[in-house]
Amino acid sequence: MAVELKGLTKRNDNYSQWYNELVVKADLAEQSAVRGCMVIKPYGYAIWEKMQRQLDDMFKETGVQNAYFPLLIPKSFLSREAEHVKGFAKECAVVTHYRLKSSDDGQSVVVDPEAKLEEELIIRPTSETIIWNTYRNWIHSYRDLPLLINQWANVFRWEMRTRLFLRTAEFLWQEGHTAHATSKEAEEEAVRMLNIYGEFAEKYMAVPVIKGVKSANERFAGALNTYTIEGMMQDGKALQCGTSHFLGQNFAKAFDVQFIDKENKLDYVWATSWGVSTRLMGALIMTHSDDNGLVLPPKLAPIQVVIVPIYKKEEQLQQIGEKVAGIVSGLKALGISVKYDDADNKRPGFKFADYELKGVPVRLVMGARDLENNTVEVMRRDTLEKETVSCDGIVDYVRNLLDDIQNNIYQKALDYRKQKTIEVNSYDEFKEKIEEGGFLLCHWDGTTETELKIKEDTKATIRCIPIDGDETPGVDMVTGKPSARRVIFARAY
RNA sequence: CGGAAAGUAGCGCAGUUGGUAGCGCACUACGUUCGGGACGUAGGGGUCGGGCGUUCGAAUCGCCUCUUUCCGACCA
Repeated sequence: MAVELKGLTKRNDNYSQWYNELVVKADLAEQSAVRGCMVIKPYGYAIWEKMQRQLDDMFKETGVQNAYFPLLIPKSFLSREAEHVKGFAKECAVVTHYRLKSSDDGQSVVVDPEAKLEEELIIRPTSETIIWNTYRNWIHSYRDLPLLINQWANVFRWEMRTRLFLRTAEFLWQEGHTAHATSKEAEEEAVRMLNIYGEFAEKYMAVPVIKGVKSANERFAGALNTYTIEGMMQDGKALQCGTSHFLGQNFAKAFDVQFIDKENKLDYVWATSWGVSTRLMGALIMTHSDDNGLVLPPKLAPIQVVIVPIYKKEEQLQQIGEKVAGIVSGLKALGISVKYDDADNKRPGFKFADYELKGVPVRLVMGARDLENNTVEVMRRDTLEKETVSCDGIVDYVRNLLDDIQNNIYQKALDYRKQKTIEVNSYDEFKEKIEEGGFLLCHWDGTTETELKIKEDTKATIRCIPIDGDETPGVDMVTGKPSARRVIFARAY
């Protein structure tokens, strides 16, 4: 399968080159004038909106509420939590002045040196600090807990290396920040959100993911425990699709957030944070796309069905339009988004290719011979198979087809992952197999030292310690020391 | 911040004994087409990243500079 990717490369066999080109052509996004940032175009944003809406509904079912916190964070906030500052300090954009003025020659504007801020502000790379600074005022008693807040926002990290969707300097995400009375409750919350992410990825994005725990080395800055969902892209590389962190009392202590418990004793609250970003769109693209462009899961496709008329004369178009109107209203009644593309400045062949590039799951074509026979040609994007179907019952047919496509692309991705997931027992075998991509299930002695050595030698990292994995003990493939269970190694984006 | 490459039309590129800038796509107009990315004709669009130098003459040669991309370290 990974070999097939070579067929996808239009200009050379660098996957990301192909991927960037495709993304641009499919009208999802482009690079902006600002280094490392992206412009998300309307079609791409429509996908993100569908993801947002679905996730938001899932969050709210667990009692989470949305709120919004400031973009700018006083520099001093970041240094309150030692590990956190270490993780983010190197990639913060800093606001130092609050005013510009005309230059002396009047030709441009310059920073007004008079307008220097007393304390610099940083553009949020994540909002733990400013949110926990606020929570201090919101939480006094166990009755105020749990506090379950989510924010949809942009964040900014001055990344050394950026890649469209996967690692842009600015990205959109949601970040949940919860506060709890007990450690156990907080840990459960982190797992609950992990499960929501897993369900979203598999049921809506049709991206199979492995739920697990990060090793200490890969843990979020300031967390005691980081949970992750890991997906496998078509080139065999791993992509972290979402994370959920158990933060312990670290942030509560850093921002002095205490509460009175039922026994009237003062204690620090327990915290979680969790997030997914526009990187999910990268995962969506890289999991399903093929040579012809995007393949979108019906549940997230902005246009689920496109109808293309084929005609020679105006009156023919009119006849087709009348016939199609019934199908359109039938599909819309089922909540299916339909586009009837009767634009006459593009030929049918162009439209076919264009909607395939955009990943529209189902295409209906109606022409003169269909009018005569009361039929319509149906094409499914995932397999590119065409079929001529009677117009009677076409609405139900399409509805079932959409479900079928949703299941099929998930199954296809799952089969691929199974095929590329192997158990490896020796380090020599590991070095050989890692070149082929995929997930390698290996025994590991649990030390950061061993993990770093493997990373140094092979560029592979521990993606996660799977929650539902094989619990059979063994010995570490590098050091020969005892290992409690197999973990997943892979090269990652 | 190390190592490599590239900056020429909106995009992708060509352009060597140095001679005054071109191709494909896209765009505009008209016409013919329309069951898998149509074609014809006519058009519009570039101070060749910037600066300095060599020369009668520089996209082309030299020096400086800026920017971007790719490979490392960092990362959702």
